[in-house]
Amino acid sequence: MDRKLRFIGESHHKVDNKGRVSIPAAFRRVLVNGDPDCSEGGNPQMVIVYGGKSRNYLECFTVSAIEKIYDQIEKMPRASQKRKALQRLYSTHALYTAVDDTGRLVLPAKLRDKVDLSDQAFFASQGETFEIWKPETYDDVYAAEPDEDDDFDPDLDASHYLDGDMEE
Amino acid sequence: MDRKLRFIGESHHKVDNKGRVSIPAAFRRVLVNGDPDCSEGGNPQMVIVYGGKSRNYLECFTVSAIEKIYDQIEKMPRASQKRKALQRLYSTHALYTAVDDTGRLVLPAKLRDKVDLSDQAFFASQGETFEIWKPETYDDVYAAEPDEDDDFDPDLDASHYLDGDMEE
DNA sequence: TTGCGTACCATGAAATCCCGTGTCATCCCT
DNA sequence: AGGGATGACACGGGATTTCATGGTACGCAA
Repeated sequence: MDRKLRFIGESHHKVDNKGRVSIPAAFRRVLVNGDPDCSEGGNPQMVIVYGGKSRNYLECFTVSAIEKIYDQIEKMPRASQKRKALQRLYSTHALYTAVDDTGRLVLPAKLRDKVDLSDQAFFASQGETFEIWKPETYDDVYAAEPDEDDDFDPDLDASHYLDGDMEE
Repeated sequence: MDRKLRFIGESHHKVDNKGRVSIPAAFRRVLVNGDPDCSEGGNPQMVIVYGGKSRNYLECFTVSAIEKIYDQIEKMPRASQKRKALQRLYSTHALYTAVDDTGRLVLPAKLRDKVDLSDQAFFASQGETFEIWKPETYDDVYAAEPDEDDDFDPDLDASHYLDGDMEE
Protein backbone atom coordinates (compact mmCIF):
# COMPACT_ATOMS: atom_id res chain seq x y z
CA MET A 1 0.00 0.00 0.00
CA ASP A 2 1.42 3.32 -1.04
CA ARG A 3 -1.36 5.77 -0.49
CA LYS A 4 -1.11 8.28 2.28
CA LEU A 5 -2.70 7.04 5.45
CA ARG A 6 -4.54 9.47 7.69
CA PHE A 7 -5.13 9.69 11.40
CA ILE A 8 -8.62 8.57 12.31
CA GLY A 9 -10.15 8.10 15.73
CA GLU A 10 -9.64 9.19 19.31
CA SER A 11 -8.52 7.62 22.55
CA HIS A 12 -7.34 8.09 26.10
CA HIS A 13 -3.98 6.90 27.42
CA LYS A 14 -2.02 6.95 30.63
CA VAL A 15 0.98 9.19 31.08
CA ASP A 16 3.48 7.58 33.45
CA ASN A 17 5.80 9.47 35.74
CA LYS A 18 8.55 9.51 33.14
CA GLY A 19 6.23 11.24 30.70
CA ARG A 20 5.77 8.19 28.51
CA VAL A 21 2.49 7.74 26.65
CA SER A 22 1.34 4.92 24.44
CA ILE A 23 0.38 6.11 20.99
CA PRO A 24 -2.88 4.62 19.73
CA ALA A 25 -1.86 1.60 17.66
CA ALA A 26 -3.75 2.85 14.63
CA PHE A 27 -1.82 6.14 14.73
CA ARG A 28 1.49 4.28 14.75
CA ARG A 29 0.77 2.79 11.38
CA VAL A 30 0.16 6.24 9.97
CA LEU A 31 3.43 7.47 11.47
CA VAL A 32 5.34 4.58 9.91
CA ASN A 33 3.65 5.22 6.59
CA GLY A 34 4.53 8.91 6.78
CA ASP A 35 8.21 8.38 7.57
CA PRO A 36 10.27 7.69 4.43
CA ASP A 37 13.17 6.41 6.55
CA CYS A 38 11.10 3.97 8.52
CA SER A 39 10.77 0.38 7.43
CA GLU A 40 7.63 -1.66 7.95
CA GLY A 41 8.25 -2.83 11.50
CA GLY A 42 10.53 0.03 12.56
CA ASN A 43 10.12 2.94 14.92
CA PRO A 44 8.93 6.05 13.13
CA GLN A 45 10.15 9.56 13.80
CA MET A 46 7.69 12.39 14.25
CA VAL A 47 7.47 16.05 15.23
CA ILE A 48 5.52 17.54 18.11
CA VAL A 49 4.65 21.23 17.89
CA TYR A 50 4.10 22.77 21.29
CA GLY A 51 4.12 26.50 20.58
CA GLY A 52 1.33 28.90 19.86
CA LYS A 53 0.21 31.18 22.69
CA SER A 54 -3.43 30.37 22.25
CA ARG A 55 -3.02 26.63 21.82
CA ASN A 56 -3.74 24.30 24.66
CA TYR A 57 -2.82 21.09 22.92
CA LEU A 58 0.19 19.47 21.26
CA GLU A 59 0.10 19.04 17.51
CA CYS A 60 1.79 15.94 16.10
CA PHE A 61 3.09 15.46 12.56
CA THR A 62 4.47 12.64 10.49
CA VAL A 63 7.87 13.31 8.97
CA SER A 64 6.50 13.89 5.51
CA ALA A 65 3.70 16.15 6.73
CA ILE A 66 6.10 18.45 8.58
CA GLU A 67 8.57 18.48 5.72
CA LYS A 68 5.86 19.68 3.41
CA ILE A 69 5.40 22.59 5.78
CA TYR A 70 9.13 23.32 5.95
CA ASP A 71 9.37 23.32 2.18
CA GLN A 72 6.58 25.82 2.04
CA ILE A 73 8.20 28.04 4.67
CA GLU A 74 11.54 28.00 2.89
CA LYS A 75 9.96 29.43 -0.21
CA MET A 76 8.97 32.59 1.67
CA PRO A 77 11.28 35.61 1.88
CA ARG A 78 13.85 35.05 4.62
CA ALA A 79 13.24 38.34 6.34
CA SER A 80 9.46 38.32 6.30
CA GLN A 81 7.60 38.44 9.58
CA LYS A 82 5.27 35.71 8.48
CA ARG A 83 8.12 33.36 7.73
CA LYS A 84 9.68 34.12 11.09
CA ALA A 85 6.41 33.50 12.89
CA LEU A 86 6.02 30.18 11.11
CA GLN A 87 9.59 29.15 11.92
CA ARG A 88 9.05 30.03 15.53
CA LEU A 89 5.97 27.84 15.65
CA TYR A 90 7.11 24.86 13.59
CA SER A 91 10.87 24.83 14.27
CA THR A 92 11.74 26.57 17.50
CA HIS A 93 8.72 25.42 19.45
CA ALA A 94 8.83 21.91 18.11
CA LEU A 95 10.41 18.64 19.10
CA TYR A 96 11.77 16.00 16.78
CA THR A 97 11.35 12.63 18.42
CA ALA A 98 10.88 8.95 17.78
CA VAL A 99 8.38 6.33 18.83
CA ASP A 100 10.05 3.70 21.02
CA ASP A 101 10.00 -0.08 20.57
CA THR A 102 6.84 -0.51 22.56
CA GLY A 103 4.92 2.18 20.68
CA ARG A 104 5.27 5.01 23.14
CA LEU A 105 6.58 8.51 22.97
CA VAL A 106 8.11 10.59 25.70
CA LEU A 107 6.66 13.98 26.54
CA PRO A 108 9.28 16.05 28.37
CA ALA A 109 8.08 18.03 31.38
CA LYS A 110 8.18 21.24 29.35
CA LEU A 111 5.54 19.95 26.96
CA ARG A 112 3.38 18.47 29.66
CA ASP A 113 3.39 21.77 31.51
CA LYS A 114 2.43 23.66 28.37
CA VAL A 115 -0.86 21.80 28.08
CA ASP A 116 -1.20 21.02 31.77
CA LEU A 117 -1.00 17.28 31.28
CA SER A 118 -0.89 15.13 34.38
CA ASP A 119 -1.61 11.41 34.23
CA GLN A 120 -4.05 11.15 31.35
CA ALA A 121 -3.80 12.22 27.73
CA PHE A 122 -6.48 12.45 25.08
CA PHE A 123 -5.59 11.78 21.46
CA ALA A 124 -7.72 13.42 18.76
CA SER A 125 -7.01 12.72 15.12
CA GLN A 126 -7.16 15.56 12.59
CA GLY A 127 -6.48 13.75 9.34
CA GLU A 128 -2.92 14.76 8.47
CA THR A 129 -2.05 15.42 12.11
CA PHE A 130 -3.22 14.45 15.54
CA GLU A 131 -3.50 16.39 18.75
CA ILE A 132 -2.73 15.55 22.35
CA TRP A 133 -4.93 17.20 24.95
CA LYS A 134 -5.50 17.14 28.64
CA PRO A 135 -8.88 15.39 28.63
CA GLU A 136 -10.63 18.03 30.72
CA THR A 137 -9.39 20.83 28.50
CA TYR A 138 -10.69 19.14 25.40
CA ASP A 139 -14.09 18.63 26.95
CA ASP A 140 -14.26 22.22 28.12
CA VAL A 141 -13.28 23.69 24.78
CA TYR A 142 -15.86 21.76 22.84
CA ALA A 143 -18.55 22.18 25.44
CA ALA A 144 -18.05 25.93 25.52
CA GLU A 145 -20.22 28.20 23.46
CA PRO A 146 -18.13 28.60 20.30
CA ASP A 147 -17.59 31.84 18.47
CA GLU A 148 -20.19 32.19 15.85
CA ASP A 149 -19.21 34.28 12.87
CA ASP A 150 -21.24 35.07 9.82
CA ASP A 151 -19.94 32.13 7.94
CA PHE A 152 -20.00 29.43 10.55
CA ASP A 153 -22.81 27.94 12.55
CA PRO A 154 -21.50 25.67 15.30
CA ASP A 155 -24.84 23.96 15.70
CA LEU A 156 -25.24 22.99 12.10
CA ASP A 157 -24.22 19.47 11.19
CA ALA A 158 -20.72 19.92 9.80
CA SER A 159 -21.32 17.81 6.73
CA HIS A 160 -23.05 20.80 5.15
CA TYR A 161 -19.73 22.52 4.74
CA LEU A 162 -18.47 19.81 2.43
CA ASP A 163 -20.44 21.32 -0.38
CA GLY A 164 -19.48 24.86 0.40
CA ASP A 165 -23.00 25.52 1.66
CA MET A 166 -23.33 28.55 3.81
CA GLU A 167 -26.92 28.08 4.57
CA GLU A 168 -29.51 25.52 3.75
CA MET B 1 18.88 8.55 5.12
CA ASP B 2 19.88 11.22 2.68
CA ARG B 3 17.27 13.90 2.93
CA LYS B 4 18.12 17.28 4.33
CA LEU B 5 17.79 17.37 8.08
CA ARG B 6 16.63 20.56 9.70
CA PHE B 7 17.20 22.22 13.03
CA ILE B 8 14.24 21.66 15.30
CA GLY B 9 13.84 22.62 18.94
CA GLU B 10 15.28 25.02 21.48
CA SER B 11 17.46 24.82 24.57
CA HIS B 12 19.56 26.60 27.11
CA HIS B 13 23.23 25.87 27.67
CA LYS B 14 26.01 27.09 29.89
CA VAL B 15 28.86 29.17 28.53
CA ASP B 16 32.02 28.60 30.54
CA ASN B 17 34.71 31.19 31.09
CA LYS B 18 36.61 30.01 28.03
CA GLY B 19 33.60 30.63 25.83
CA ARG B 20 32.79 26.97 25.31
CA VAL B 21 29.15 26.01 24.76
CA SER B 22 27.60 22.61 24.25
CA ILE B 23 25.60 22.40 21.06
CA PRO B 24 22.25 20.67 21.55
CA ALA B 25 22.82 17.03 20.60
CA ALA B 26 20.03 17.11 18.05
CA PHE B 27 21.64 20.07 16.29
CA ARG B 28 24.95 18.22 16.02
CA ARG B 29 23.35 15.56 13.89
CA VAL B 30 22.07 18.20 11.52
CA LEU B 31 25.52 19.76 11.31
CA VAL B 32 27.08 16.40 10.47
CA ASN B 33 24.40 15.76 7.88
CA GLY B 34 24.97 19.19 6.36
CA ASP B 35 28.74 18.83 6.09
CA PRO B 36 29.72 16.86 2.98
CA ASP B 37 33.25 16.33 4.35
CA CYS B 38 32.15 15.00 7.69
CA SER B 39 31.81 11.29 8.30
CA GLU B 40 29.17 9.78 10.53
CA GLY B 41 30.92 10.08 13.87
CA GLY B 42 33.17 13.01 12.99
CA ASN B 43 33.27 16.64 14.03
CA PRO B 44 31.36 18.84 11.61
CA GLN B 45 32.40 22.27 10.42
CA MET B 46 29.95 25.14 10.48
CA VAL B 47 29.73 28.89 9.96
CA ILE B 48 28.69 31.51 12.49
CA VAL B 49 27.46 34.83 11.13
CA TYR B 50 27.92 37.58 13.68
CA GLY B 51 27.39 40.73 11.65
CA GLY B 52 24.30 42.81 11.06
CA LYS B 53 24.02 45.98 13.10
CA SER B 54 20.45 45.34 14.10
CA ARG B 55 20.98 41.70 15.01
CA ASN B 56 21.33 40.70 18.59
CA TYR B 57 21.95 37.04 17.97
CA LEU B 58 24.43 34.79 16.18
CA GLU B 59 23.22 32.93 13.13
CA CYS B 60 24.65 29.46 12.56
CA PHE B 61 24.80 27.54 9.29
CA THR B 62 25.71 24.08 8.14
CA VAL B 63 28.37 23.95 5.47
CA SER B 64 25.91 23.18 2.71
CA ALA B 65 23.44 25.84 3.82
CA ILE B 66 26.06 28.60 3.73
CA GLU B 67 27.39 27.38 0.41
CA LYS B 68 23.95 27.72 -1.09
CA ILE B 69 23.99 31.33 0.01
CA TYR B 70 27.43 31.96 -1.45
CA ASP B 71 26.29 30.49 -4.74
CA GLN B 72 23.38 32.85 -4.75
CA ILE B 73 25.57 35.85 -4.00
CA GLU B 74 28.00 34.95 -6.75
CA LYS B 75 25.26 35.18 -9.31
CA MET B 76 24.79 38.87 -8.55
CA PRO B 77 26.66 41.63 -10.42
CA ARG B 78 30.09 42.03 -8.89
CA ALA B 79 29.87 45.74 -8.41
CA SER B 80 26.39 45.91 -6.99
CA GLN B 81 25.91 47.42 -3.56
CA LYS B 82 23.58 44.63 -2.64
CA ARG B 83 26.15 42.00 -3.41
CA LYS B 84 28.73 43.83 -1.34
CA ALA B 85 26.38 44.12 1.57
CA LEU B 86 25.64 40.41 1.41
CA GLN B 87 29.31 39.52 1.24
CA ARG B 88 29.99 41.72 4.21
CA LEU B 89 27.31 39.96 6.22
CA TYR B 90 27.91 36.36 5.22
CA SER B 91 31.66 36.39 4.50
CA THR B 92 33.40 39.19 6.30
CA HIS B 93 31.42 39.01 9.49
CA ALA B 94 31.38 35.26 9.64
CA LEU B 95 33.47 32.63 11.32
CA TYR B 96 34.27 29.23 9.91
CA THR B 97 34.69 26.84 12.81
CA ALA B 98 34.35 23.24 13.92
CA VAL B 99 32.54 21.39 16.64
CA ASP B 100 34.98 19.77 19.09
CA ASP B 101 35.08 16.14 20.25
CA THR B 102 32.73 16.70 23.14
CA GLY B 103 30.12 18.45 20.99
CA ARG B 104 30.98 22.01 21.95
CA LEU B 105 31.93 25.05 20.03
CA VAL B 106 34.06 27.95 21.18
CA LEU B 107 32.68 31.45 20.92
CA PRO B 108 35.55 33.94 20.85
CA ALA B 109 35.18 36.99 23.07
CA LYS B 110 34.39 39.15 20.06
CA LEU B 111 31.27 37.17 19.29
CA ARG B 112 30.14 36.96 22.87
CA ASP B 113 30.46 40.72 23.22
CA LYS B 114 28.44 41.26 20.06
CA VAL B 115 25.37 39.64 21.56
CA ASP B 116 26.23 40.38 25.18
CA LEU B 117 26.53 36.74 26.15
CA SER B 118 27.66 35.98 29.66
CA ASP B 119 27.17 32.57 31.22
CA GLN B 120 24.03 31.30 29.51
CA ALA B 121 23.15 30.85 25.86
CA PHE B 122 19.79 30.14 24.28
CA PHE B 123 19.62 28.07 21.10
CA ALA B 124 16.66 28.61 18.81
CA SER B 125 16.27 26.52 15.68
CA GLN B 126 15.01 28.14 12.50
CA GLY B 127 14.85 25.15 10.17
CA GLU B 128 17.83 25.65 7.90
CA THR B 129 19.77 27.59 10.53
CA PHE B 130 19.84 28.10 14.24
CA GLU B 131 20.40 31.17 16.36
CA ILE B 132 22.32 31.75 19.56
CA TRP B 133 20.88 34.38 21.88
CA LYS B 134 21.45 35.80 25.29
CA PRO B 135 18.37 34.33 26.98
CA GLU B 136 17.14 37.64 28.37
CA THR B 137 17.40 39.31 24.98
CA TYR B 138 15.35 36.60 23.32
CA ASP B 139 12.66 36.84 25.95
CA ASP B 140 12.54 40.61 25.70
CA VAL B 141 12.31 40.63 21.93
CA TYR B 142 9.42 38.21 21.82
CA ALA B 143 7.64 39.62 24.83
CA ALA B 144 7.77 43.12 23.40
CA GLU B 145 4.80 44.49 21.58
CA PRO B 146 5.67 43.60 17.99
CA ASP B 147 5.20 45.89 15.05
CA GLU B 148 1.90 45.20 13.53
CA ASP B 149 1.66 46.14 9.92
CA ASP B 150 -1.28 45.75 7.64
CA ASP B 151 -0.32 42.30 6.67
CA PHE B 152 0.88 40.75 9.85
CA ASP B 153 -0.96 40.10 13.05
CA PRO B 154 1.40 38.85 15.76
CA ASP B 155 -1.44 37.49 17.85
CA LEU B 156 -2.88 35.31 15.17
CA ASP B 157 -1.84 31.67 15.29
CA ALA B 158 1.03 31.45 12.82
CA SER B 159 -0.41 28.44 11.04
CA HIS B 160 -2.79 30.78 9.21
CA TYR B 161 0.08 32.14 7.18
CA LEU B 162 0.66 28.77 5.60
CA ASP B 163 -2.45 29.28 3.55
CA GLY B 164 -1.70 32.84 2.69
CA ASP B 165 -4.60 34.01 4.84
CA MET B 166 -4.49 37.63 5.76
CA GLU B 167 -7.53 37.69 7.86
CA GLU B 168 -10.17 35.25 8.88
C1' DT C 1 56.16 34.86 31.42
C1' DT C 2 51.42 35.66 30.63
C1' DG C 3 47.58 35.31 28.04
C1' DC C 4 44.93 32.88 24.67
C1' DG C 5 43.43 28.98 22.11
C1' DT C 6 43.26 23.91 21.81
C1' DA C 7 43.33 19.01 22.88
C1' DC C 8 42.43 15.47 26.37
C1' DC C 9 40.27 13.41 30.45
C1' DA C 10 36.57 13.05 34.23
C1' DT C 11 31.92 13.01 36.32
C1' DG C 12 26.98 13.34 37.64
C1' DA C 13 22.51 13.71 36.00
C1' DA C 14 19.23 12.77 32.70
C1' DA C 15 17.48 10.50 28.76
C1' DT C 16 17.10 6.08 26.35
C1' DC C 17 17.07 1.27 25.82
C1' DC C 18 15.59 -3.23 27.10
C1' DC C 19 13.21 -6.24 29.79
C1' DG C 20 8.94 -8.13 31.96
C1' DT C 21 3.77 -8.30 33.07
C1' DG C 22 -1.31 -8.08 32.77
C1' DT C 23 -5.27 -7.69 29.84
C1' DC C 24 -8.14 -8.16 26.10
C1' DA C 25 -9.58 -9.53 21.56
C1' DT C 26 -9.16 -12.98 18.00
C1' DC C 27 -8.39 -17.31 16.07
C1' DC C 28 -8.57 -22.10 15.92
C1' DC C 29 -9.50 -26.70 17.21
C1' DT C 30 -12.32 -29.94 18.98
C1' DA D 1 -20.38 -23.51 21.09
C1' DG D 2 -16.76 -23.91 24.51
C1' DG D 3 -12.27 -23.29 25.71
C1' DG D 4 -7.64 -22.82 25.21
C1' DA D 5 -3.95 -20.89 22.58
C1' DT D 6 -2.10 -16.82 20.26
C1' DG D 7 -0.94 -12.36 19.51
C1' DA D 8 -1.49 -7.32 19.89
C1' DC D 9 -1.40 -3.75 23.02
C1' DA D 10 -0.93 -0.77 27.23
C1' DC D 11 1.96 -0.04 31.00
C1' DG D 12 5.72 -0.49 34.68
C1' DG D 13 10.72 -0.82 36.34
C1' DG D 14 15.66 -1.23 36.21
C1' DA D 15 19.98 -1.00 33.62
C1' DT D 16 22.86 1.37 30.28
C1' DT D 17 24.27 5.12 27.50
C1' DT D 18 24.26 9.80 26.17
C1' DC D 19 24.90 14.34 27.20
C1' DA D 20 26.21 18.61 29.39
C1' DT D 21 29.78 20.52 31.77
C1' DG D 22 33.89 20.88 34.65
C1' DG D 23 38.96 20.57 35.01
C1' DT D 24 43.89 19.93 33.61
C1' DA D 25 47.73 19.95 30.55
C1' DC D 26 50.06 21.57 26.38
C1' DG D 27 51.63 24.76 22.63
C1' DC D 28 52.11 29.18 20.63
C1' DA D 29 52.65 33.98 20.43
C1' DA D 30 52.92 38.62 22.27
